[in-house]
Amino acid sequence: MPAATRPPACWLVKTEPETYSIDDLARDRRTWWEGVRNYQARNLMRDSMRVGDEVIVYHSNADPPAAVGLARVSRPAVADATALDPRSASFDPTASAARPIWMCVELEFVERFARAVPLAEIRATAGLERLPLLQKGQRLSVQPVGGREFAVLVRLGRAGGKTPAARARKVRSG
DNA sequence: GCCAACGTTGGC
DNA sequence: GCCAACGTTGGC
Repeated sequence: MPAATRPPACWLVKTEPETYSIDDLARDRRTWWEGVRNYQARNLMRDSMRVGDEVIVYHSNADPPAAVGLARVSRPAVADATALDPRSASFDPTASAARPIWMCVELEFVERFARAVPLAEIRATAGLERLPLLQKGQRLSVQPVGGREFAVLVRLGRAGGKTPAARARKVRSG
């Protein structure tokens, strides 16, 4: 199916919370997802992400690393202005206005999960085995996520701080 | 701080 | 096109 006409797809984006966190996104409401400097991730944003696609936000290099919320693609990819800005940490001297090289979509805040879902728990959850995030050597900062995996992960995040074991205890105790 | 894994660069 | 060197990512 052509990407332009397909139903919304699901994605996961990584961000270091010290650089830009889910709270920053909640405050800004919308942001250009700038600073991605990997061709594969750029191609996904440019060629495959569509307005309306749902995006899990993941905190990498965090303690603990965790899935923390949801965003949605709100504008299609444009040239990443930070590549042309010498003051930006993401400045790329090989980029130019005529050949910007790097691109980014705009993401809008949807929700902060009721609780962060730590990587260890993601790894231990049945049904998430195929999540690209868990594959060995996977470093892409923009990753496709299957609809089934997306649903499982969102459910964990909305579980309000209760682990499955805690919920089971609560059920047993009435 | 360590290190595995991967991506990029550049000489040849 | 090969591949070694280097840089980056990111969990631990």
